[in-house]
Amino acid sequence: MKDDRLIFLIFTAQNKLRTYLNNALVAANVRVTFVQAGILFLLKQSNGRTMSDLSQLIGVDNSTLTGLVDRLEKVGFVARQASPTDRRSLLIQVTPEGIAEGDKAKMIIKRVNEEIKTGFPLEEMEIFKKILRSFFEKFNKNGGQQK
Amino acid sequence: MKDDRLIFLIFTAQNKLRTYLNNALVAANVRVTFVQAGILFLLKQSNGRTMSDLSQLIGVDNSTLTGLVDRLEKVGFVARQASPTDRRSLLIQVTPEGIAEGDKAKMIIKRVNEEIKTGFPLEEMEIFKKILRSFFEKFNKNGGQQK
DNA sequence: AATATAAAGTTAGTATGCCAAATGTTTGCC
DNA sequence: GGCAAACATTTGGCATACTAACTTTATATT
Repeated sequence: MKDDRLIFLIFTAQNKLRTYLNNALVAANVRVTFVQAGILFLLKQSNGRTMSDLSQLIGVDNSTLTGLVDRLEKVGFVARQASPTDRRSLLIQVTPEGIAEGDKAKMIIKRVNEEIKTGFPLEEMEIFKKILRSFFEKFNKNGGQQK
Repeated sequence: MKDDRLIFLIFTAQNKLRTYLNNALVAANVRVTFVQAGILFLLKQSNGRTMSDLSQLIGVDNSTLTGLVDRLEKVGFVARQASPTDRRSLLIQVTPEGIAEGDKAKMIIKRVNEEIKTGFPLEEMEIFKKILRSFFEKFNKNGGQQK
């Protein structure tokens, strides 16, 4: 238990998880990745969100979201629509196919989510989540030092 | 505490950490990223490892390592050397500059590693690590289902 | 020895991600 | 009203990552 390479552990664990999950999605004939599925969920919940809303909600840079939406749009799961109230904004609409694909993805994602928890008591998972959540305050932008 | 989106939490927490860390490295004028630094550490510890050894040790695919070593080689921190015993293999040599840069990186990485732990008792961090380590068995290749 | 199989690396293709810079639009301020 | 600042989105450049396919070399099998 002496190994102190926490960052390395987090990185490699996440790599394993991501690969496993995306392979599971492919194996289930789901045509979206985990991150793309997140966008579909958000739009199912409330259609017509802006690019900025979406990027904040899934926690990626705006420029990253551009590519994600590009790929979803190319396969017909979402569409960009001009906002009637703000000509800078785009409202992203999910299509029926997009909702269906998101539902398919959700089943796999739920299963993997459960797999993470198996073998650990609730209290331990709460600690796990608490520590991860602390990253949002600790590591919010800015490379360390002061503000 | 009802939020069950564990995967999402892991992904976004890791994103924050990675961005923060790499920004911290840039701010300290370190010319390698966190992942690249890992390679330099391994070579300082034991110079002349093969590509395959390195990719296993840092936990990435061989093809990913090719690019990592390309970039390190381009700036002169490592060099590829033909293996005298196996003509398929390359022995990666770290240069003095590479070792120096790795040392610079290590300071920053250590600091961020400590930042992760601040605010949590040892037992909680052990639980955190234990759960992350479980990913290596649970999510080792293969998209779910059986073997 | 001849062939089949396995292993080491690379390449090409795709998907996240970030940052910095650019464009167009909206808002705030005087 | 006019101009500066802020905002929304995209583009381009870079760094990880993976899979699949390919080349070269080594090992195993018959």
